[in-house]
Amino acid sequence: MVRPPLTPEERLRGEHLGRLLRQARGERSIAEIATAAGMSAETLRKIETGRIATPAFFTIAALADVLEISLDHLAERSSPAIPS
Amino acid sequence: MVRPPLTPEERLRGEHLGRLLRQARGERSIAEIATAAGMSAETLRKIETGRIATPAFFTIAALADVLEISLDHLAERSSPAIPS
DNA sequence: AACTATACCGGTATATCTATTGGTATAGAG
DNA sequence: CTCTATACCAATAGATATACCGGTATAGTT
Repeated sequence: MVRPPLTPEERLRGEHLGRLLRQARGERSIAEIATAAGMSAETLRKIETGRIATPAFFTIAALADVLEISLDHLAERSSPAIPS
Repeated sequence: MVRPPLTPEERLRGEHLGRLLRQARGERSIAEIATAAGMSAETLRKIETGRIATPAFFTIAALADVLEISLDHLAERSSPAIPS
């Protein structure tokens, strides 16, 4: 095996992470936050909707910085497969 | 443009992150930590040597958990292009 | 010397990320 | 109604992540 496809649990985890980020964004627009974090609006939208299930560490770090939330907090609350 | 190649700064940032992780591993073997974090030893070795410059968020989160270090701490100390 | 453990490296292969484009839909402003 | 802003989605494409393999090197052991 070379690189196994993402498991359903990993996809759920990604969806959960996305929900937390969207919650933190609040009323601000996707474009505003994406620009501030140095990524395209489409990429942020995909992360928030869970369509990018395992985003890069520095991508999430940049978002957490803009949104003023803790990475440790994000990781703790995303890890369990229990979505909501 | 579709996905620009990693910049030299991004590669330096990856090398720096790798150094921090290796430092945190201390005397423990790559195989031991990789197994505990649920990844292959080859992947951990590449992350530590900076050959994987933008690893996945959950990959680093699993490592930080095993190594008992803070993700926010890691991100803060990796972000500037100034390596050491 | 032979054996073991650890780590490094290059090559290969598949899955995923990230960006762009173009289209669709909705809601509010004029 | 038209225009604008925002968000959603599918398709495309290049670059990277992750895993496995075989080989190499070094140090410590027996």
